[in-house]
Amino acid sequence: MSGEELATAGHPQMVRQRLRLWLKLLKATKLVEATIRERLREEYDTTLPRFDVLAALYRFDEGLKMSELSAALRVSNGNVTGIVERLALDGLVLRVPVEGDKRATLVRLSKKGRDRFSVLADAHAGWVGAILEDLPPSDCERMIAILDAVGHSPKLTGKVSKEND
Amino acid sequence: MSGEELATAGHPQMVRQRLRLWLKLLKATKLVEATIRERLREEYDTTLPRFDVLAALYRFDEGLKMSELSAALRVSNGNVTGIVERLALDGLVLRVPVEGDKRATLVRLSKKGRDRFSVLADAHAGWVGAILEDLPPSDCERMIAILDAVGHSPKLTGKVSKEND
DNA sequence: GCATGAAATTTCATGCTTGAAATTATTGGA
DNA sequence: TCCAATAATTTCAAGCATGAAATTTCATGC
Repeated sequence: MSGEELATAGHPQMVRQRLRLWLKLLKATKLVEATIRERLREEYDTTLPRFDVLAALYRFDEGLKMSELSAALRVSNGNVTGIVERLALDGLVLRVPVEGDKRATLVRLSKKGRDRFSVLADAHAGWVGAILEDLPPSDCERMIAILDAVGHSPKLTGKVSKEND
Repeated sequence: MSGEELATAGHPQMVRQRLRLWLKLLKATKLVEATIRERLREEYDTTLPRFDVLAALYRFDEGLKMSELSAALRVSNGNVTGIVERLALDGLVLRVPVEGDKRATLVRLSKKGRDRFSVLADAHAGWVGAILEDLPPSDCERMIAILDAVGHSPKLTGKVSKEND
């Protein structure tokens, strides 16, 4: 397996084009992300990681275990610990013990958290809709299809990629 | 200007599609980025921010001032201070005083830094080429064009976006 | 000359992120 | 039973990232 990426070195202009695409992809994504982070901060005094946690929990009324949450967000366990800690201080999430397993904790949205998230989610959707306003639906669709293919590439960090998106 | 993003709320399915695209874009980008970070760490014991700084400096033999560097990378001044500090400890960059302005510092690659970066850049290009291996050149080209349009959207954080990419 | 405002940079507090180590609890054999 | 492996989580140190405040230097008008 080692050195396998050099196999494509025989097509230098293709590699160059893909590199160009990657750099543009990264740049565009970071630009949009920075915009969203800034608005979350300025208009709602919150952050993207907190929003992500709320979004994940919003889909599960019963709540999620810490490990399920970190798996859903694809971040480390330790990371989620801190974010949930801060959300709990704000009263947006609740940590309830799991019946019959003293190790685990279930995290779920409080009423306040649910209300808060629905406001944030609306704003977020509006921002994204506006940022991508000039993108023709056909381009949008095309890009979604291409990205699906990229996401399912087997070259990414061993196996990966369930069918959920 | 306020509430302008709600103007598109009249096309809910378009907003939904754009939101879908954004989530996929973010997911795919993060996946590729995570792969690159992991390999930089495991195979070269370095990080993406360090790589980015080296890459920026590589294009300027004369070096860049700290402020030029942070502008080029679109990150804060304070951020660059720390990264350059660590690169200097590794002997990869040099900080030289600017003739006639005791406030400013010029940062440039050392010989070691230049050699190091050319190795890293090759590996990086190989990884990206391999990850996007299955992407047909036509899709690649199409996507580059679409992303250019997105990047030039006026809705992104006030003005923005020089012609460089 | 000299004060005052602007410019270049660093420092700082806060938060996010990781991977590794530590902690506590559960489980399944010997 | 009990003990070793596993599982769920937290803690920790390091680094990255930000925006705000502080520092030093420069430039300009008076």
